[in-house]
Amino acid sequence: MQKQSVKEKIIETASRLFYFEGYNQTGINQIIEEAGVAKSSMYQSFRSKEEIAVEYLQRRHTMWMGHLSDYVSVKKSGKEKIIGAMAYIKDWLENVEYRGCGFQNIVTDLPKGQGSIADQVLLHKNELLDWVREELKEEDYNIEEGDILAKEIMVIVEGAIILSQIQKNSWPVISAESALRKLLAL
Amino acid sequence: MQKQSVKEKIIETASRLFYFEGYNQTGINQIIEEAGVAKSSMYQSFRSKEEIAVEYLQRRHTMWMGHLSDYVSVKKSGKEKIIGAMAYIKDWLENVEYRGCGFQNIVTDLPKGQGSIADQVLLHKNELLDWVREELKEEDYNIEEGDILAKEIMVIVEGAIILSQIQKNSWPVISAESALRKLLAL
Amino acid sequence: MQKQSVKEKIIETASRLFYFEGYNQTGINQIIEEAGVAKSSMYQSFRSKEEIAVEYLQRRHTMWMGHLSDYVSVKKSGKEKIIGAMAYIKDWLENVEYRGCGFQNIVTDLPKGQGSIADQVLLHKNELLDWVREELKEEDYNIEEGDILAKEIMVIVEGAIILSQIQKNSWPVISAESALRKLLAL
Amino acid sequence: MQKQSVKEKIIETASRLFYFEGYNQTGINQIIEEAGVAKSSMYQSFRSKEEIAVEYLQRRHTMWMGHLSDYVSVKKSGKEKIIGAMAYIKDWLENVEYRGCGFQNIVTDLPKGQGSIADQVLLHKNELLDWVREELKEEDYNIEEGDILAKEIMVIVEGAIILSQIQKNSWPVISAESALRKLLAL
DNA sequence: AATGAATGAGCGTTCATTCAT
DNA sequence: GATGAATGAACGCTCATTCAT
Repeated sequence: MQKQSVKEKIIETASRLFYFEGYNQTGINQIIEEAGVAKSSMYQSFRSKEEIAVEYLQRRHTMWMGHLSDYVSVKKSGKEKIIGAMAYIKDWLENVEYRGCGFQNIVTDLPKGQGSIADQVLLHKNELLDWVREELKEEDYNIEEGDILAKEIMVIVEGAIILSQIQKNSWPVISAESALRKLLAL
Repeated sequence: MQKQSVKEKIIETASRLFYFEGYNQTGINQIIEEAGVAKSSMYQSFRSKEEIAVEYLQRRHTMWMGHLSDYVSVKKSGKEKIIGAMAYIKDWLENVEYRGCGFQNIVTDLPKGQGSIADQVLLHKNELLDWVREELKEEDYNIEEGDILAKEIMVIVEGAIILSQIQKNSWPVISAESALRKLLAL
Repeated sequence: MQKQSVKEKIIETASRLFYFEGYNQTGINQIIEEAGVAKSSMYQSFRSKEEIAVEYLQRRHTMWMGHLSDYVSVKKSGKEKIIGAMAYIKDWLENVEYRGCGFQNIVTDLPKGQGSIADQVLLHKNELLDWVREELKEEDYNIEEGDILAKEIMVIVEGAIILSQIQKNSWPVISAESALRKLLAL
Repeated sequence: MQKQSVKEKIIETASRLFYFEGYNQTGINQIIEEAGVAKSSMYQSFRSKEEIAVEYLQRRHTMWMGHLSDYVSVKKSGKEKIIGAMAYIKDWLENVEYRGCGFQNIVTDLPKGQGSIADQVLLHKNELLDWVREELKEEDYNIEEGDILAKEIMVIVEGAIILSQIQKNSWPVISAESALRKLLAL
């Protein structure tokens, strides 16, 4: 393995800590210590903790969407891919001990003036909504119907994740899938 | 107006701050300052910040369930009450500028070892689930069907709230309602 | 000696350091260490470093004006008191190894947004100007003449102090006195 | 316009910042950023921040003395040139919003061990004193009288600048001029 | 002549909590 | 039941400087 740059070490460490410990629970000192980097080196790569968080979310977005896409790539139809997304979410949440959605988690208790983080969260959710919309385009819905349905699906997906986190259990994902089947007439 | 006890002053101030500013964003000092109470007096009524949060959530639960119940009391059927709940949520979220759910918000970025807060959140969501279940009992579902449906509804409700918060817009509640109408065959 | 309060310990230590080392050269850590006080204890007495500086200047003003007043109390006339002030300044500056005027020194390189310090400096200089004016009232000047003369004297006093500091020598105070004698026709 | 050398860019940027923001308020990072120069390039031209300050003061001295000389060049006699210097100072201070004397300002709150800066300040003031002495040589004073008078004038000049800075007003320069007229019997 | 990457030490401030009375 | 005084630890961030290339 190549020697990692400071930036890489920071973002990897911070990503793990932000996700698993929480943004507010993770201090700069902890990040640099675990990354094995001097504080000033860190501030040469990132202007603020907020900026680290933004990059963390950007990477998480790319990674998460990629994994989702891969996971459902074997599915044939749009509807099946959407249902398949629930299986992906179930697998994922069980693997991370129901730590929930990194985007939801960071946005709910944000220090004042860190709007760029909220922006990043919104971006992610909108791109996920777009993904759902795209999958539905393959099906027999007109544009308006597809849009309405996509939003309903997004609500269910988000609810499944946050409720699993609270319940520390996968049943909300199961329920989400059964609800989706009804909406998609599967 | 009666002279408020220290405890009362603390819990009211903390409740407002925890909800609108966030649990991690609210310091003990801010609470006692805005409540006009000495720090040691506060620690006589509450052993820790965590304990304040627990009481905040207990009260919020009682209040919120009460308001919901009142709001839908004019509705005749269980199904209509559930649909009415979405109107309640929409009103509420618009009034608080999409600050979201106090229970979701506190649980997503919790300091380690504050499990009693997570417990309280779970309690609230389970009682809400029970409420949905109760309303469905009035309808023509068998027990198993009702239980499955109630969980699906809960997922949708939770998703509507968190997604409205992220979007800073009510459309997820609208989408939730339309999804619910499909599930409830309304 | 009585046990000193935290506030007293802080203000005494800070006063010494601010004056002899400089405001920017003195860190909070140095203050608390030399005062033997916990950092948080300090921040219970003072909201900021700026606030400590303001109190330092207030006390310095009172002390300095008092010492001046005492020093020249043996002098009979206003003119003689003004001349006597120069002797006072000379003594003082030699005792502090030409560290100069605490008010001048702090105002020349002030962090942005610490206007209350600049205000305090202005206050001090205005009160010193008033003192000069009062002394001149005893003499045969009309109000306008007295006012003009008082300002001229202030300029000379300030110049004597800053130039002594730069020169690390008392000659500017001597020169100031000789200039004053000319202006006062002594 | 010629492409500026790193050294030139640094010294120009630093000069502006040191004077208008203050020496302690100006960080190395701010200098290199505003100068558009790499940090290591800067440290190739200057061994330390102190060294930049010394060069800043040297240039400021040359420039300031030159401007003064130009300003009063129309005056016929030494006495008139000295009086004219006050007009120069008044113009200058009003143009820089009473930022005061770069030499005074830097010397009053100097990090320990930066003696070369204090030396430079002393040099400047001594050369200014020499200038006054030279102007007085044209007049009917014997050497001793001229020396005494020159020092008195210096005190007044310095006092006018520092007091204008504190007052954020030109009256001390006006007062200085009227005092000078008395001393010079004008 | 110029650079990008890295550093240790320190900045001023706030955290939730405890103690003596 | 209530308080004022005090605390150790951590916060996010900036300082002037150096090193390898």
